[in-house]
Amino acid sequence: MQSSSLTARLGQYLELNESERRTLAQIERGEQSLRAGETLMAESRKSDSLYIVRQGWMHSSVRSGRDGRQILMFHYAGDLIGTSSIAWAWAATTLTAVSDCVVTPVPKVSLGLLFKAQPRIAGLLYAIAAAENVAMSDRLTSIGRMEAADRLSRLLLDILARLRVTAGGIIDSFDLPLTQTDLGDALGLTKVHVNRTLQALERNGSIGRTGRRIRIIDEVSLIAVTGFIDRYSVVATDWLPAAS
Amino acid sequence: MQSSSLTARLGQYLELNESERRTLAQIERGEQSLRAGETLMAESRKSDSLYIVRQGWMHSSVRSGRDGRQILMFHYAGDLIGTSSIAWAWAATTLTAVSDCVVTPVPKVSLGLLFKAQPRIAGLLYAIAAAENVAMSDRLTSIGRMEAADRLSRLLLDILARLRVTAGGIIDSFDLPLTQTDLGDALGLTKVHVNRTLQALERNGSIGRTGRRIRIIDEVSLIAVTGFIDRYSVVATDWLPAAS
DNA sequence: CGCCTGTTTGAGAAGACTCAAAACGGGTGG
DNA sequence: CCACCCGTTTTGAGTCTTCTCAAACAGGCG
Repeated sequence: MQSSSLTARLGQYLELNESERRTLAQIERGEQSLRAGETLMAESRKSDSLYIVRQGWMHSSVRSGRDGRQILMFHYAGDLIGTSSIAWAWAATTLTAVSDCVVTPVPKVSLGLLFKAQPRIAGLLYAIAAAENVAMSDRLTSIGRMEAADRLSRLLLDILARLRVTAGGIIDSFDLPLTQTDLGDALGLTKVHVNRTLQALERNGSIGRTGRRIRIIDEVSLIAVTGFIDRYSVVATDWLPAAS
Repeated sequence: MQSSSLTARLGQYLELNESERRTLAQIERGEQSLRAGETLMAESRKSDSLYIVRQGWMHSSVRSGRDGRQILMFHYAGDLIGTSSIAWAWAATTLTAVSDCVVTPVPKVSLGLLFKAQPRIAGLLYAIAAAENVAMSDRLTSIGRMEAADRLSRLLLDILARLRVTAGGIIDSFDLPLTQTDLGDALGLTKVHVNRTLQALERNGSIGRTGRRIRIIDEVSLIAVTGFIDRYSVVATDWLPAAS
């Protein structure tokens, strides 16, 4: 992680030229460490920075009512996060570290300069934002239209797909640093029901559990049943303007 | 609607200069009419255009399973839609006209050129996309964490807020061109339950119904109860680069 | 006038929730 | 090394919201 992790991420989709790399390197300077559970940005607090995740695993959430919480999205190394605060002077979501993390702050103004200096990257960021948007629609659809077992399977498949991008290989199991309460908050379920649903998935042989380690046993059928689509591995870049 | 409706929309947030207006005018040429119910773009079909809504009311949706459908978002005059197809060569959502509509196609490549020529507008589009994303998180939160009556009230408040932007004044009632099935598909409920919930809201004096016309009677308390926040009226523009 | 779509009503079933308590596990201090 | 503690997972029992299935009703249109 010596070099820019945003560069690495964008480089997956596009061959970056020297000028683009230089601009990105300028932006991604300085870093900040977070322990698991710490919050980086709080809903409705003033905010003039975004962040790039360099290491670790985070999530964004909002609270609902006095007690409730909805987890909106999980973020991994290379993600540009806090974008919910772009459109306003305050943050619309809370950013929390799931595991220990390292992030780089990016002042909104720097983003503005990036848009001016590197239109091709601006377009790519726009495309990635669109892809994340679609990933969130997927979540919306599963919460709105699927029962608990399918919602949960889909989320596990989503996490697996996203970890594979970073892991760089085909893995079929991973450590899940989330509590069942977290899972419930992401899926619109209570922790009790998450627990029973996990057991059901285990009983019917879809997944295996050992401690916090999850193994996806029957990935093919889970994908078929839940209609999961990986939104991260490919992003279209053909429409982007030429690099400057 | 002689002039560009995207220009009008963006102009709400930003004072556009001559060069920006000219670029936008170039993009927004040609138009296409749709009758209520017609689909403009179909999920998983190839797509190389976005669209600007000039008149009417549309929605984007995805199907889930054999029968189900989730409505993700409603779109009104001035919105740039079909952005779910930016990140891939095919569309991720279906666009359907709710009422009779007029739209202008915008080839993705034109968007690329726009990003290059007018970085300030590119930034603004990015900010608007972020705002829409947050609006969708709001929906996600209500479906995941609220009961039927609150979900429905929140959606009605959302529609009201959005129509006010176009109506330009304070209105408290509107014609709802959606069937109860549509409402259910947007809220993750069945049409039967939508019906009973509407009646409940009417009975307790929150809303009034006459035909397809909805009147929001007790807006203040509905906002308080549901925690609704208007995400459309303000968008931060201070971080944008200078216009070119 | 009949037809089709959308709304309304009824009754029973199912999924998910609440409340409450017990079991587990990893970490800390005695 | 053991006892204790706290957060998390698991189990149980009863309740509530929402769904399903089915049929009746209403309204606009050819």
